[in-house]
Amino acid sequence: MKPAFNLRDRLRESTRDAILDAAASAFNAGGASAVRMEDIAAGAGIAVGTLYNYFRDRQTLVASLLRSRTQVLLDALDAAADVDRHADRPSGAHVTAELRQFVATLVAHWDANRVLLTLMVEDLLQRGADATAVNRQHTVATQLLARAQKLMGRGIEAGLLHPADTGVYAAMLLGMVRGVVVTSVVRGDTGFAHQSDQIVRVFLSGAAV
Amino acid sequence: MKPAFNLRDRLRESTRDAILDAAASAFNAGGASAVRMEDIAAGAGIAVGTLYNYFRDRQTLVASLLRSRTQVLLDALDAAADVDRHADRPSGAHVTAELRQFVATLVAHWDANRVLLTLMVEDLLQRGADATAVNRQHTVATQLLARAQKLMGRGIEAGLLHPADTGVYAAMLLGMVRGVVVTSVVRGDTGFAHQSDQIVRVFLSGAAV
Amino acid sequence: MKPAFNLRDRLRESTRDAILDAAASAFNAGGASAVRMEDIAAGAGIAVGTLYNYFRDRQTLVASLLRSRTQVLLDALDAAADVDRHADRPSGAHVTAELRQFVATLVAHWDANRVLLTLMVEDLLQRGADATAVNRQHTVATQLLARAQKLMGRGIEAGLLHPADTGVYAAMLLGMVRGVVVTSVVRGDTGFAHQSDQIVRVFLSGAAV
Amino acid sequence: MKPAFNLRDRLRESTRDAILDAAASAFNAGGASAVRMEDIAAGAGIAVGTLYNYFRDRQTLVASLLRSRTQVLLDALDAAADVDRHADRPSGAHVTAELRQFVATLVAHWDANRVLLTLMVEDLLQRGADATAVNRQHTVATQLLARAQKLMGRGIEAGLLHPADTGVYAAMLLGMVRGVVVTSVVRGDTGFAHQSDQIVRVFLSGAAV
DNA sequence: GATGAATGAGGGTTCATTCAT
DNA sequence: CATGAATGAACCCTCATTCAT
Repeated sequence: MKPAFNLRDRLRESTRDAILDAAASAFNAGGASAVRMEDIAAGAGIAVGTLYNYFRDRQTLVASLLRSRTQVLLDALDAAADVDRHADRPSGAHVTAELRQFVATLVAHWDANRVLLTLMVEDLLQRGADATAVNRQHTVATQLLARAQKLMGRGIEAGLLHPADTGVYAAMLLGMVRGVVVTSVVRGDTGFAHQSDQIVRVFLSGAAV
Repeated sequence: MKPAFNLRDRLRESTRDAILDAAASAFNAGGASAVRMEDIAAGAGIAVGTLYNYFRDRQTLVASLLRSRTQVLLDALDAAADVDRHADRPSGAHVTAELRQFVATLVAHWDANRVLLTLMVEDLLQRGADATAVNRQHTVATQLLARAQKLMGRGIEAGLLHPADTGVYAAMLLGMVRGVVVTSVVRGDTGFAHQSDQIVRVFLSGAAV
Repeated sequence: MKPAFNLRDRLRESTRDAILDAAASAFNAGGASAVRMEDIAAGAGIAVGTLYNYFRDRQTLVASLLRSRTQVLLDALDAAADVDRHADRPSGAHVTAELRQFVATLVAHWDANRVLLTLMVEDLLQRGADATAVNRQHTVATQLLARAQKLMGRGIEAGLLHPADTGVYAAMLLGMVRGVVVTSVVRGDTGFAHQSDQIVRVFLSGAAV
Repeated sequence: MKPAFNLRDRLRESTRDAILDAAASAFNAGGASAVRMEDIAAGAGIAVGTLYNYFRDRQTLVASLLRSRTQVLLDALDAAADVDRHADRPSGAHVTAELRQFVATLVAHWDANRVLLTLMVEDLLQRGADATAVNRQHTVATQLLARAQKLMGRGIEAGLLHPADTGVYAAMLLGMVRGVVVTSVVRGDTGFAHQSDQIVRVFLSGAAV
C-alpha cells in the first residue's frame, strides 16, 4: 500500500527482494532446513550481518518469504475473482469460469514455487502448535482455504454446486491441485494446462462415466 | 515373515518399536527437525547411546519410521483390495466398494499418523534430489500412488471411470484425501467417516448439481 | 615367579595372553588410540565385559601390554648378559660380544613389536607428567636405559669405552637402534642382521674413516 | 614468501599462530589425544567456533602444527648448510663443522618442541598406513632424514666418512640425537651444548678408546 | 566367570546471531 | 548501513564402563 517514494526506500526494498529471491532459490535447491543463513547471504550477494538488518532472525525471514510468495498468489487469485464479480447473483457459467481461473492460477504458481509446497506445511504445523486463533488466521494455507471457500459459496449460491460444507469442498479442490502438481513435479512432467482443465472437470462432474 | 521366536529377539523388537513410537510422538509434537535424538531416547525410556544400537544414525531412524508406518498403511490397503478381487473383470459396484474402502483406510491412517503428512513430503523431495530411478521407486508417496493408480485402472476396466491417465486420477484422489485430512487436523475436527464418503462421492460424481 | 599349577589358573592365564595378543595386533594395525575395547575383545574372541574381568580398565590393559612385551625383552637381554658374566673384571672382547648381543636382541624385538615404539613414548610422557620418582623408575624406557647403562659401565670398566657419562652413552646406543629400526620399518626393509653389526661398529669406532 | 601487507592479513596470521602456539602448549602439557579443541581455544583466548575459521577440523590443525614447527627446523638446517656450501668438493673439516651445526640445531629445536617427538611418530605411522608414496614423501621424519642423508653423502664425498648406506648413517645420527634429547627431557637435564658435541664425537670416532 | 545390551559423560563440529570496524 | 570474524549453545555421535541375565 505504501509505495517506495525515495531512493533509499527503493534500494532497501530491492535488497529485501534480492534476499527473498536468494532464499527461495536456496530452498528449492536443497530442502528447507539444509540452507544456512550464509548461503542465503551469498546468494543475495551480501554479507551475513546484512541479512539481520532486513529480518530479525531466520524464522522471520522464512515467514516473510512464505508471505511474500503467497501474497503474489493471493493477489492473482483476487484479481481474477474481481473481474467477474459484477453480477449480484453469479451465474453458474460465471462461477465455472472463475473456478477454471482459480485452478489455473494455482497450478501455475505452485509449479513456479515448489518450495512453498513444503514450507506451507511446516508453517501450518508450526503455527498449529501455538494454537492461537489469531495465529491460525494468518496461516498461508488458511488464507488460501478462505479464498477457495468463498468461491465454493458462490458456486452453491449460483446453483452450480450441490450444497455442502464449503470448507470440505475447498479442501478437496486445493488437495486435488496440490496432488496433481506434486506428482507432476516428481515425475518431471511439463505442460500443466490440460491437467488444470481436467481437475475442474473431475471436481465438477466426477470421474465416473 | 520371520517371527521373533526367542525372548531376546522379542525384546529387541519391542525396543525397536518403542523407539519408533517415541519418535513418532516427538515428531507429531514438534516439527520433524526440532526433535533431538535425546528427546526420542527419553520418550522411549532409554539412553541416547542405546538408540545407536538400533539405528545407525538419525537419518536411518527417520527413514525406518517412515517405512514402518507406511508399511502398515500399504498392508491395510492391500488387504482390503485382496478381499474383493475375486472376479476377473471387476464390476462397477465392486470397484466403488474398493474405492470407499481405500479412502476410508487412508483417512483413518493419516489421522492417526499426522507426522507422515510432513515426513512424506520431506522424503519425497529428499530422494527426488538424488534422482535415482531406483530411489524414487521406493518413495513412500510413489508406492501409495502405485496402489491408487492400480485401483484407477480397475475402475476404468470395469467401466466405472471415464478413461484417462490413471496417474492423474490417482494424484487427484490422494490429493483430495490429504487435503481433507490436513484441513480437519488443523481445524481440530473429529469424525471423519462421512467426509470419507463425501470424498468418494465427489470423486465419482463431482460436486456439481 | 608363581607358576600356574592348576587348570583354572592356566585357563585364566591363557585368556589374559589372548587378550594382550589381540591388543598388540590391533595396535599394530591401527594407531593406539584408534583401537576400541570392543575391537580387542573381538580379536580375542571374547565379550567386552570379559575384558574387565582381566583388566581393571583400558589404561591398565595398555600398561600391562607394554609391561608384558617389555618383560620378554628385558629377560632376553638379561639372559644374554648372564652368560658372559663369569669374570670379575670383564675383558674388552667380552663386553664387545655382550654389546653385539644386546643390540641384536633389541633389533629383533622391536621389529617384532613395532607398537611398542609408539606406546613406549606415550608411556614415557604419560608418567613423566606425574613426575613421581617411583613412577619414573618403572617406565619401560627407564628400565631399558638402566640395562644399557650397566653395559656401558662394564665397557668403561673393561677399558673398552672411553670414560664418560654412561647415561648419555646408553641414550645414544638405544637411540641409534631405535632410529635404524624405525627407518627400516617405514621403508619396508627386511634383514636387519647386518645393520645390527653396523650399529655396533659405528658406536664403537665411529663412522669416520 | 608472501608477507602480510595489510592489517587484516596480519591479524589473521597472528591469530593462526596463537592457535598453533596454544595447541603446542596443550600438547606438551598433556599427551596429544588428551587435548580437547576447547582447551586449545581457551589457550588461544578465543571461542571454539573460531578455531574452525582457521582450520577445517582437528586433524588439519594437528597436521598444520606439525608442519609449521617442522618448517622452522628445516629452514634452520638448510640455512646452516647453505653457509658452508662454497667449495665444490667439501673438505672434511667443512663437513665436520656442518655436522656439528646440524646436530646443535636439531638438539636446540627438539628441546624447545618436545611435542614433536611424539607427534612425529604419530604422523609417521599415520601416513605410513596410507602407504601412498606421495604421502610418505611429505612426512616430517622423511624430510628430516633426507637432509641428514644429504649431509652423509657429502661426508663420504669429502672422504670424512667411511663409505656406507647414507640412509643408515642418517638414521643412526638422528636416532642418537633423539635418544639423548628424550633422555635429557625425562631426566630434567639442562645444558645440552656439550652433549651435542659428544654426539658428533661418538658418531665420528666412536665411543671406544 | 561370560555375555553384550544399556548407559551417559564427553568430544568434535555446526551455525544462527552479534558487534566492532 | 555493510561487513564478516567471533561467539558459544546445542546437536549428533562415540565408546569406556557397568550389570542383569
